[in-house]
Amino acid sequence: MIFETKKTILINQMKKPFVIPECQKCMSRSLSVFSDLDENEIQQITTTKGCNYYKKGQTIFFEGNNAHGIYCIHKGKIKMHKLGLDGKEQIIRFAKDGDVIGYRAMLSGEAYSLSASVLEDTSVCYLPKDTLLNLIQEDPKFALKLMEMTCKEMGKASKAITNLAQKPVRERLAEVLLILKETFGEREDGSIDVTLTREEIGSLVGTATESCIRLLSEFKKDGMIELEGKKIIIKDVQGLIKTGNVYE
Amino acid sequence: MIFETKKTILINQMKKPFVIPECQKCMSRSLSVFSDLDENEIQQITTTKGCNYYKKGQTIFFEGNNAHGIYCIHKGKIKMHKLGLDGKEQIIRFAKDGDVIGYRAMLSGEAYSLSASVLEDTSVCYLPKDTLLNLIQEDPKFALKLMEMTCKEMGKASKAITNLAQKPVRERLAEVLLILKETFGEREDGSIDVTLTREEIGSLVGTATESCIRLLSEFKKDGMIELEGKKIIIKDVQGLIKTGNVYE
DNA sequence: CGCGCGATTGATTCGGCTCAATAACTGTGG
DNA sequence: CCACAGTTATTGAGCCGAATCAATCGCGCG
Repeated sequence: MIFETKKTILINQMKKPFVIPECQKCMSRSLSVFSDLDENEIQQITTTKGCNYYKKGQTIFFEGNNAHGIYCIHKGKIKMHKLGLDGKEQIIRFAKDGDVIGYRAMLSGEAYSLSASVLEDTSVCYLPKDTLLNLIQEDPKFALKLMEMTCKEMGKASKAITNLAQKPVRERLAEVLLILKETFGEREDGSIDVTLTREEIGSLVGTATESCIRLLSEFKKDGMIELEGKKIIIKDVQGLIKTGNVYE
Repeated sequence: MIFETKKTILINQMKKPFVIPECQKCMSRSLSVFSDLDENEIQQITTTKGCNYYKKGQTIFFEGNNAHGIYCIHKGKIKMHKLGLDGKEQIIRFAKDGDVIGYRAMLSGEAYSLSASVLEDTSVCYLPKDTLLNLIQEDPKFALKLMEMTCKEMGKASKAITNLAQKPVRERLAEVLLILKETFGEREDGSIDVTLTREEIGSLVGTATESCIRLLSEFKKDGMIELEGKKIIIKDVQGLIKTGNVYE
């Protein structure tokens, strides 16, 4: 009864109906590392998981805290970021529908190395450590899938390190725009389907906000992109590939 | 008999006695992800593994090739690196006694994202894919340990990205020196127990060779390090921590 | 409608890269 | 064991990409 009350308050706060997603029917799951689980395992998750709804700007977990489970994004967009010196934010990567976050800390036994903040209202399921460990122990296929995911991330990280160390800002920005499009897709009007401040784009690229702004205008002048407020429309993929020196 | 012959040739080429290391007695194993395997599992490895001896400068595997197994360093030092544009080398990390390399590609199903080259003569065991997958499937503890290792690497990668994006070269170099000491330890004379060219140090730091050289002389002038050819002796850890802005 | 943050643009500075010239060192073959 | 060739290290000069600082503008929101 008390729980029921809390739930209602929660819903009122959000001014939105919030229905706890069911794993069985969850479309996001089919995209995720959980896609191959059997009925039984899904049931295990369903009965132990928690759910939450975060509004834009809220943080799901903070760098430095201890992990006791993992999060599966039901619907939404998240930035994974880290504090550099002077408290400057460094964005490392993003997560969206079907992605799992927080597993690195859980599996390494370390504290979170990144914070996870919500870019737009997002619903997230929470899976406690025990359930996850159990799945890994019982289902080697799942374990392998988890490893596959982690190892792919590692590959991207090596690439990012090389780019940061060797590519000039202009090239990195061009590549970041392509990656954003690849990651989030496009809206109907052709704009990249994510809303970021110039500061956030700068952080992603690893450059000052002003430099980022200047280069974006240049790209616009060169006809490679269009800008409408925070909307970015990519007009010339080939041009960006070229200025970004992207070969793969 | 044929095998015996090959082995002899191998030994002659190397002008050194090369005894295939036995996992059972391998000291490196106790440091490695294989430390908790049981007798039976060790036997499985022993009967399926191959071994090899690489001389300084040789490459164990190349970025872009397909992986069919993993490598366990018996004794030696290895740099994991990647080609940036213009063929410029980017060193991502190192591996030494007891470390396992090549698992990322194998577990992700992707090609090697890095090359592995030998910094000093190194003996390496090779474990075929099937054996590894078998271990993972049969021994969840091992799977977890493998994940733990991978996830710790991920944490380091995020840190590296943040440093590259935000710290100036001077700070990064100071930190790299501390990391080298941490990773390889010191020789009797107090020098860091690894031999790198200035170019390699520059690559690690993400800077031009000349900048690296200049800063090293500055550090020397400031009494934080001593230089003797390729030997680097750290005299003032606190000083390096400070100039490197290292807090952990 | 006004406040305040985010975006933009300009001016200036400077860290770090490139290019160039030596010097020191390493390994190799005679 | 020595001389030579090819690296690797060092140092200097000059340039340029990108950061910082400063000022203004625009807009989303209360």
